[in-house]
Amino acid sequence: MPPVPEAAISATADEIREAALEQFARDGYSATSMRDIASSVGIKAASLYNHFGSKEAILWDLTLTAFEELLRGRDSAMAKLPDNPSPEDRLACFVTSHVAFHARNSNQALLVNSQLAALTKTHYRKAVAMRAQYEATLREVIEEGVAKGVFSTTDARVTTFAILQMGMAVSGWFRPAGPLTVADLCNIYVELAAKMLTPLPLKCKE
Amino acid sequence: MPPVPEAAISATADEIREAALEQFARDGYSATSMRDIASSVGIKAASLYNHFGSKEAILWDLTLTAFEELLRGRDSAMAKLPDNPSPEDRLACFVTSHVAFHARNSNQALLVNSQLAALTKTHYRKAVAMRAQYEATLREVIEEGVAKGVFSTTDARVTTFAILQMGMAVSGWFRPAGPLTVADLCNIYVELAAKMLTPLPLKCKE
DNA sequence: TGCACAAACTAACGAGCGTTAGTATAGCAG
DNA sequence: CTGCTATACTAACGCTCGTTAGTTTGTGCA
Repeated sequence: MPPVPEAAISATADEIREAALEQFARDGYSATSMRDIASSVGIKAASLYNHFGSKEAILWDLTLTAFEELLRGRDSAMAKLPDNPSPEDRLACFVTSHVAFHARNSNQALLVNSQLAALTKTHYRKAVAMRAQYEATLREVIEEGVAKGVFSTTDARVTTFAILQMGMAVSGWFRPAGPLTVADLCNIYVELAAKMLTPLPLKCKE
Repeated sequence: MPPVPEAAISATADEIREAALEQFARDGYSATSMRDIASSVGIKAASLYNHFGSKEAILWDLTLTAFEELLRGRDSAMAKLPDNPSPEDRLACFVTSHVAFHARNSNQALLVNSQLAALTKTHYRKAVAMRAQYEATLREVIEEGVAKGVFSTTDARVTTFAILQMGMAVSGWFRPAGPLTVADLCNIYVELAAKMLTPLPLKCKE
């Protein structure tokens, strides 16, 4: 009996990851069987266990990678900001990285946003903690802007959710072959987010 | 053998609907078994077939009802507007009914927004058509406002998605026992949507 | 009182599930 | 050439799934 690998690294393991990610994102974890995944890779279900210890281990591997890439994208984008960036710049930076991730990695985004409930309790808690840490970044940006008087909002928490969620939804409908580039898309969402936080009064004329 | 009912109307059928709606929304259609639903109601799985022809028939019954209530909510809200309402009023009216539905009927909202893929092809197409009709309402409001010059947007389609989606997300986190009433929540989202569509320039001072 | 019918039950079906055991095979290190 | 390791296979396990058949039970009407 081969030992159960903790984190499989091989060409086959990567094919399994790719096939499982697509099917978990499209059909859901519990509607996808080990036999489905195996046949996408061209092997039998039992052979999956040479690479992953269980079905949930595949989901957790994919979930962890997705969160790492999401957080890394945020970090590398925010690191490029100048010293003492304005809240407006920090907001634009976060929203751009947020929307770009959800546009470019739609399967990872769908996984992270709708399949966490299938994880074991331990893994689920870790995933929720990573998500909370990610969401807190935007909330801090918004609260800093409010404190400095450049943003205005009736409810910072709700506005945070609203901006996060409108970006997440991109993973559900955006297609690279469509009329918009990822850069176009990011600019649209940056503008929408900025307007949501603009201080009143909004109109100058009349 | 009892006849297979097309649309079951009885106290037990309603208990089945309630239990199935909750579990489909929370755990997903394919992670919920007929035995799970039956035991919530206090009967055996086989007895469910006295009320519904199949598992998918339960899902379709719930989906249809949810869409009907969503569309009815929109219609009755829009009907209360005065003659020749302004685009701002129509926007506020739609967003209020949208957010109120997703706050008050979170299970129905979750069902409609994430379990359509489990329907048969025929039912799925009907559901998507109802959703498209619903979404078109907001898009028309936005486009009318843009045409009249009271709204401004870089991309009406994306802005429509953004407003719809930030409201849908309410079903995932809002709890009536929390700090906000449904009316508070609606007002916050109406303000956010209005700001998203406000014509530039946004700032008066400086 | 007896009949009818709705709605519950038990039992079981064939299929598919995640998973394990045991085996075959190919490539590489000694 | 030999043996080890990685990775595939076949076969099967115990279990759960949606669903059906046939039976029992209780209620309300003739």
